[in-house]
Amino acid sequence: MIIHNNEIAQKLDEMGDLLAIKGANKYRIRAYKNAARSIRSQGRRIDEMIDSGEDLTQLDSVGKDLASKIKEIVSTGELSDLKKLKNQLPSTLLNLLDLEGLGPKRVKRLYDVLEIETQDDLKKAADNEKIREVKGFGKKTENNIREQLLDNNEKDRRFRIDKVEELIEPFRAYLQNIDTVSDLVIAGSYRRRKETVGDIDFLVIATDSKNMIEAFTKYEEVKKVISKGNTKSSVMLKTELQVDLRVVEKRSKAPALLYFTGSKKHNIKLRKLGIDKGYKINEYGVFKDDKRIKCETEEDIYKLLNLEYIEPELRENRGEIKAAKRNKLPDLIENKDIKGDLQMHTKHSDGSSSIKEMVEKAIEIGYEYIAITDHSSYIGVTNGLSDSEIPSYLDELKRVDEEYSEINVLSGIEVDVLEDGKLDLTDESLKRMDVVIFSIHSHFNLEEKKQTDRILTAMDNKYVNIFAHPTGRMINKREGYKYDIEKVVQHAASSNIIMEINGSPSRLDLDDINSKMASDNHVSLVINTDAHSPKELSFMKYGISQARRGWVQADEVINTLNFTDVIKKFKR
DNA sequence: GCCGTTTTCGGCCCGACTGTTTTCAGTCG
Repeated sequence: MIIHNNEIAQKLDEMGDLLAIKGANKYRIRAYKNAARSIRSQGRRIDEMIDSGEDLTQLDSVGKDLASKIKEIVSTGELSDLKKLKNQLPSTLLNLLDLEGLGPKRVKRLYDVLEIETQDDLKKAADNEKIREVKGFGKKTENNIREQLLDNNEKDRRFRIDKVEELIEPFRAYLQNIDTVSDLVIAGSYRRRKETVGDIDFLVIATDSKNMIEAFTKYEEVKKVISKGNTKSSVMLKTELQVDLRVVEKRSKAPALLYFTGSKKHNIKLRKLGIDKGYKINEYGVFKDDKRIKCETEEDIYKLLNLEYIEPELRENRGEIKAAKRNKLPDLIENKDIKGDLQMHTKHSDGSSSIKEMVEKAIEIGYEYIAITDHSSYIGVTNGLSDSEIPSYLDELKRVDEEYSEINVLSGIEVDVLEDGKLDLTDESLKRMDVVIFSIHSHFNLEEKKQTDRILTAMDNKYVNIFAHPTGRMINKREGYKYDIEKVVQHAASSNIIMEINGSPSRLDLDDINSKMASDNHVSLVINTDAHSPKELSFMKYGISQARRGWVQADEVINTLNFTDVIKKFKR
């Protein structure tokens, strides 16, 4: 049975939440949550692991019991224990947990005392001032619940990394200007360079935390102060972005940075390691028998735990601690490794600028080469190139390449894959290109097997080189199309197809997990911007971040090669 | 329910803030 990792994880998550409401042992609950998380971060498909007879207990946080439950989900699509729980408790209670301030204990109490099962029930009870009468609740909690239910539409939103950068810069500048601030860092998932962030975590080293907090909450863009203590505060901005502030003294900078960068799971692992060695680690420092151990940098703390330094992008508890113990961490790719950009568009299709304008910007960045890769014509909206237009397109590219001695301009195309896996241009046209990118922009909803075959067919065209934005997902907009990506990755490895990490912040595709999976399968990668204007050539940094999160090293990425070596990669 | 260079039991990270209480449970990160 075809079932995706996310669906398995979802069931385990529900199981954990319902057990929590029921009041089960908290470590049992945590076990379900941990397993769900572990499955979500697998590059491999669990159903295929089962098909090939692999032992699921080799996965992190999955033991004998959960392995058999996962097998049950994969073979039947259901989990009988979850069904049983849902007979005892309405599953709509899970929606109540989404509200801030409502955890399992309170949800259970509302259910027991007021028979509240749904958000509608909750709304009615709040309007009738019934909630304040329940033990453990009061007027404030009731009001908070009512307000949240009123503007529920903005809930659960995560912001794209590029949007957040824009939104947060003025706030950062404002805080930086306060004179008691000696240092300010944005920690959290922002520092880990996740593709989206739920909130911003400011870590500030300041001499006067009270004043600092005061200034923080008085910032003009603040819509609501969520909490305000002596060292910690949270606010909601008018843009609906939540921002947390934590103030610590200078000697706590490294442990605080480590702690607030997360991820939570990574931290928990570190603290456990610490305990094994007799250390207590918290955001204020590292302690042995209540005595502070001097740690000035994050490196110092990792070293104390006998670990290699772990870059923020890797701190997701996906095996980085084990690797650090054995000095087996990857030597992550960096911005400076990139020597060219191999996907961009011009006025010849849906780009905003001329070839020359793109070239000049690329020279300014310092690239050794670029490829211009306008669309083929299948998708009408991109106003792309048909076979008859290819000769003049190539002529212009040639002229521009000769005009600029500072850079090599490769001729390229982003050709559409048709429904049956054939390509939108003739081999005659493709043959004339230095580099051929193929990608999918239509028929997203084919049945999984058909979609897989379609891609494999396209890969077998002997003129194609790069599979662009391979899953087609758009961040916060749509999921990728469904196909057997492992099979495609393996085929790419055996047939010298390069897979793209698309740096456009709306795509970031391959994502971190699939990048790692491709890298583990020894597929060559390329990091491109897919720029549609000169400005968008700056998207490279997002692609690099995503690659770093996927444990990718420079030597796996073809556009770190110099010009003479990179063109060899396009011969098939 | 998971996990183990203290492995088959006995642990399971740690602290801040809020609202409701009157010393703390619940929630959050």
